[in-house]
Amino acid sequence: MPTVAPLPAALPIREAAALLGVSAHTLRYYEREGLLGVPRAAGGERLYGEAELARLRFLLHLRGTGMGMAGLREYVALTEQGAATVDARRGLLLRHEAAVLARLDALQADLAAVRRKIALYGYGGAPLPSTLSPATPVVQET
Amino acid sequence: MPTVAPLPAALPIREAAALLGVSAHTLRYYEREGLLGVPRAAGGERLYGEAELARLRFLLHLRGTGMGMAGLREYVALTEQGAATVDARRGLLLRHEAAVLARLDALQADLAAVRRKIALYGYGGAPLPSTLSPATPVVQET
DNA sequence: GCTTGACTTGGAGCGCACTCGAAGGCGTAG
DNA sequence: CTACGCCTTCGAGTGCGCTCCAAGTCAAGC
Repeated sequence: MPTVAPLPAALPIREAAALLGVSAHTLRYYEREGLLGVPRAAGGERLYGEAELARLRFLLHLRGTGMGMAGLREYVALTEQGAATVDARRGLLLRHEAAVLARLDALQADLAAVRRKIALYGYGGAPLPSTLSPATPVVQET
Repeated sequence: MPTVAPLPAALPIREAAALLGVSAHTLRYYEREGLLGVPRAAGGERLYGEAELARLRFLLHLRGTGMGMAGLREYVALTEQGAATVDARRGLLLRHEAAVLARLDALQADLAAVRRKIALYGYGGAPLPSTLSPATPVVQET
């Protein structure tokens, strides 16, 4: 048996991008912004291994929850300082979680308002005669 | 009894902005974008009455759920065409609701990933000895 | 050798939703 | 009359997160 190359071989940028659901442009941009270093092949092409993919996956979760590039940079900087910053990272993520929950609440409230309007417009095309309509007089609702 | 001026007197832009939680700049911007017409006082100052405030409140709910200016303009255009467009408006809002639900799902998934990382970092500073840890070998998690 | 295609770099451009600045008008207080 | 403060308009500027372009390099196929 020859020496085995394990399954998780490194991916070129286009495949990594497809796997992660972003554009190759975006991956290069993240690297330029200092979010990670990507190993290169002989010719200089980026090679995304499991470590890079794992970091990107998590960073994309952070982006998906609305963390900005500055936040990502801060998180990454802590990570690169090693185990000593675990508490700081947990704090950072906990603060972010709180912010996300707040946004989530606001979103639910806004969504509820949209749904009320949809209900007002009626469910079947008819104006909803609504037996025992409220005491509200003729309010023009649009 | 003299003729009564009802409570909901019209508000100047600064008070309307404060009430709605946006800047006066933003209110002027929305008007320029064709989202509403605002009545003026003799000197030309905008006066926000209940009708304008109600429309803005709803438009801000739409913005809050991620609808863009183009969507708002489309919705407003339908509204101004009167009752004949109720179906179209309901359809617009239903499509938007679906988009919001999708974003909400994605957000929950991203949030879950963040929470898993927080849990990984431990709840008290200690590395969570975790009796009967899973079969995962020594994986370096950051 | 030549073409093709995917990669590299640095830097410029874009779309969105505001956000601000400049210049001027109006109304009230002193 | 002057000063103040808030209002007006028009147009330009900002910050974010990409997104794209031009020019060049490299490996593989014909």
